[in-house]
Amino acid sequence: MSEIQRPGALYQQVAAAVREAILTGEFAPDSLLPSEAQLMARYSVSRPTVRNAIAALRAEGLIDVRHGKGSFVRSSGQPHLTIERRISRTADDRFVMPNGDIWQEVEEPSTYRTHTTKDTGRLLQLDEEEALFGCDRLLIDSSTRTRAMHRTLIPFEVAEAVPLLGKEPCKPPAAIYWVLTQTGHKLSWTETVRAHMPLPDERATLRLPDATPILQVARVAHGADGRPLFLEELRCGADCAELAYRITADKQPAPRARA
Amino acid sequence: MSEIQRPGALYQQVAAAVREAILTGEFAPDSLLPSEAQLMARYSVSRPTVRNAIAALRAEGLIDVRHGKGSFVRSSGQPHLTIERRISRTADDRFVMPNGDIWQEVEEPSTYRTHTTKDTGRLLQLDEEEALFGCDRLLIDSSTRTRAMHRTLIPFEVAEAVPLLGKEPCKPPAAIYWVLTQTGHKLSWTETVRAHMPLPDERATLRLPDATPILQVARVAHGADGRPLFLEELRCGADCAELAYRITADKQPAPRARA
DNA sequence: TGACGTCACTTGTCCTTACGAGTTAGGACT
DNA sequence: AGTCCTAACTCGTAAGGACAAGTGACGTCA
Repeated sequence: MSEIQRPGALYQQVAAAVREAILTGEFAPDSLLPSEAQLMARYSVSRPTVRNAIAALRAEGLIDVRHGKGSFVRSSGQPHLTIERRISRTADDRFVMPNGDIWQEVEEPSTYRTHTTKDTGRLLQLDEEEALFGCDRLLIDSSTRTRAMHRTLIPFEVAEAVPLLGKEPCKPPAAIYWVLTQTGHKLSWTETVRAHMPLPDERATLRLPDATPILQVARVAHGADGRPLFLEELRCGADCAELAYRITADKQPAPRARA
Repeated sequence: MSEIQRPGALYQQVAAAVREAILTGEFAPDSLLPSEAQLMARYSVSRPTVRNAIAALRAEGLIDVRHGKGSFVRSSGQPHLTIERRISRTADDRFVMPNGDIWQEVEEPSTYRTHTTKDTGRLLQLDEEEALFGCDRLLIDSSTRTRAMHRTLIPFEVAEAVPLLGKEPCKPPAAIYWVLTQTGHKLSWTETVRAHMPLPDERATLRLPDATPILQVARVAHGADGRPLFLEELRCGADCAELAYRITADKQPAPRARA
């Protein structure tokens, strides 16, 4: 570590120096970084500059800062929880996922009525402002304490067409799958995976650290005719969970020539 | 908008006010937010406080700030690009993904030798420090200009066992699949999806805006005996890409009672 | 008319100062 | 010895000032 001066801003130089020290292992994971005062002295800069550099490293998810204690190198271990998404097999999953099934509800599910947004409308192939039943659950994985938000959205139209559903459409997803298959639907589904930064309320309920994206998977169940029947959405912190898809080959077509 | 005072810090109050204005649509997407000076006057706070509030909104991905111009509400549209991951069918994908196949290389692939890390070792079921061939490509989707980083990792052991591979193991993935199936392997694979914040170099090569996570999918191809043969990894910005898995039901087992 | 330069606006960087608030260890008092 | 309190560290918040650097519009000059 020395007074490198290549890149642009001062705080970026400080950030770059500390970042490199972290990535090369000079500062081990979980270890305590120099305090702001020490960094000020080390690089002969003011406190705002140091704090600016530290803010950059926080935004990159490299460090965690604890009030009154100091900055710590984040132990960027792999996610503790692998959520297995079952393919080519339907709903004997107990709750949300097949995953040996560790999810537990930590609160009463909250049910409500809402409308399609641009987002959910696209997935459900509906126009905007179509009426939906909604049901939100807060889940927790009992072994890793990982939290997840689960949401079910059912169009009014579908709920009305399926008597067992209409009265109480906010059953657990497995029950919805069951009702639908019992009423003669042959289901297939599509899963769409996305990631985004959490809003403050999502950060709070999922207990996410700084600079932690949300991994979001939306499962849309389709009937035999291809029409979407309902939407099931799971959101959890990308720091502690990953999704796994197991895919079996059936046929082996010849590839096109070059590639 | 008024001088609300509920939550904790001043800058958080300002951030909360602006955030709410954005989420309720008071500030439309792509519209220009009040300047720092205007916010200072509006809430009677100093410039550092305003900048702190703005920094919070940037970290949430709600706004984009352009030097000399101002802050703009980010148009949080859905991703432009849906990357379809094919299931239960093997490698006639032209390049990386089946997706109609728009990826083009924008640079020469760079090949190198490396070793397993804790991460890749876990996926390839190898110890740490096992020798690997590596090949990195920078891809671009010709219609949406979406960029993606692609990496192939092949254990020395595998490359040596497959003559066609040994000489030049850094072929395009489709070619690797082809070679492996030609030499009698019956492949299946596992895809693991994760998200994380980019490091500065990743941000630069993918041209990512602020507060944009990277969506990362690792595909591990297994032989008939279940042993991992090689690893293919794709990383792209979560702002403009999503992953889609299409899943067809085959049997409909009865669910367990309650759920 | 066209090109250029200036100016007023924006955000970016950097400094100084001050105090509040969480944490921890050690010393003083009981 | 045990308890409590203080002091010294940590980071968090807030204010002030100053100048640099992008941007765009307007006005001047050729």
